[in-house]
Amino acid sequence: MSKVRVRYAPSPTGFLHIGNARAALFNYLFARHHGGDFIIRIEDTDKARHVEEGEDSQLNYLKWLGIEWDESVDVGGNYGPYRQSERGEIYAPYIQQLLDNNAAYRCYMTSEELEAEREDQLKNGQTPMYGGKHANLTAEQEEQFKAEGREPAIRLRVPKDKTYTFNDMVKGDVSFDSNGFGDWVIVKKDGVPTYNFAVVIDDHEMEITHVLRGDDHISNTPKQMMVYELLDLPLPEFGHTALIVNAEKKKLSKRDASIIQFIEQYEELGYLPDAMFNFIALLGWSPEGEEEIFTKEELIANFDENRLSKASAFFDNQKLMWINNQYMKQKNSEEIFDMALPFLQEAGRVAKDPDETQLDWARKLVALYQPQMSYAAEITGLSEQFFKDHVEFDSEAEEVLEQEHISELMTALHEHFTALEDFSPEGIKAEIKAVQKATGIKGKKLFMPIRVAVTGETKGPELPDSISLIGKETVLERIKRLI
RNA sequence: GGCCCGUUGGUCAAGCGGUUAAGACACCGCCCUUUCACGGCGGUAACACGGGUUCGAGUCCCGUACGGGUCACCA
Repeated sequence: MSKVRVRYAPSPTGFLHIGNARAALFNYLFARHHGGDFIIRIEDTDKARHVEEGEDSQLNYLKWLGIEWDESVDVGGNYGPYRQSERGEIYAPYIQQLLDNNAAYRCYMTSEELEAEREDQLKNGQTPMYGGKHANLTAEQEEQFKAEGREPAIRLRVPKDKTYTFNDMVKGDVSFDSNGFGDWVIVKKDGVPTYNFAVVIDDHEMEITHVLRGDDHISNTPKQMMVYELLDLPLPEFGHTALIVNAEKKKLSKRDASIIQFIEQYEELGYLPDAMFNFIALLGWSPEGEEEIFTKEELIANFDENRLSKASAFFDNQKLMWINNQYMKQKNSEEIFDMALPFLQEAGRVAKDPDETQLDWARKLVALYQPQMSYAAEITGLSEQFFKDHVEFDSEAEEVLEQEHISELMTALHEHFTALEDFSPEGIKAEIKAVQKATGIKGKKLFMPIRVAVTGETKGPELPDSISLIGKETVLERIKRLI
């Protein structure tokens, strides 16, 4: 087998979307697993939908995810240019060949005429399809149209009564009847090749061996096979992965607000790239064992295109959060602190230009929450209890405080804390122990009231650390109110 | 509507003719932690339906239903 070469071919009409990222990731994994090349080709022939920052966003966030490519617009390569809009002259000989072989022809119909035909067919309950009105124009007729100032599009003469079958890498044998396709346009009126034609030429010229893409392209495959056939070009392998769907099982539309769709937004929320990589790889693909947490290297080693899922998958945010938490726990606390600090500052909880004391305080706070944080932005909500001016008790908290021993406990606690010079977690822990000895109160009856009194909450991070962070003065004040 | 694809617990999924139908997330319970979280252990919960084929079917075949994709001079 010749060297594996695969490509990811985004059209820069927006930011890097989860679905795109997954397509890129599978191609990357496939290439690396087989020791092949991964190429990014920008399909930017649609001027109308072109988005200025689209290309950069695609590339930057792919890079952020940890996906590396061997050839593209930024790193070059031997098969350039890698931007489709710059490949104009490459298509000309192929077009000419098709025209010369009568495998393609010029069609002078206007969009109005085409539209009328379509409506007619629809009205008669037929499948809308180009009927071939200009399939056999005489030279005179062509001259006539040209004289009228009409510009021709070039259509492929679709072979009749043929079955196009391919062995899809994920779906198995798939076949299409050629009669279901009308003669389709390969070159638009403006001279720009259409997608289905250009991909074939580009993939061939770039020696792409495997075309791994989303399910939504599956009915394009027979069209592309026609081009390969009519040009007598070797066919690559095709593979169509099922799409990622929303809660309604619909293909993710970029406007869908139900889930976060752009990789950029995950970065902004403080998700880790290696966790995202891990999660996306598991969406529509599963490894052999029972493990779920994998490094990029492990994923490359374990990747197996035969284990790609036929059925579409729902993007489960809870699972993403869990995976990201697994990674956050692994990171050193300084790294997590760097990610979380901006959120605390944004929320006005830490000064924009903090001094060492504040920084130290914030560092301890973040460290306290590191085991339970799903993503960095969560620090704001999680740590709310540290930023309240005064505590309020909900019914659950009230219940804790209604116990008989509260007053006795608080009195003892107040005494001990007042006398405590070193208000560190260790010192506080020792003092709580002393209170236990003195009062005989222990366990849940000891800790819960303290937690509620000091933080107002029935749950939170490590208690002595929390008390230390809140500070002696505030803590004493809150305890005193419950005596 | 035509053509294509899909359907295992709430979600992601393993399974490739014989299994008590894995595992993970979520949920619930217990344990650990003198509290909370982390962690550990356990539990609830699934083969869309109907026909075949077979000694035997989640697994193979045919229908039905449901869901999705696609039918552009967009990519």
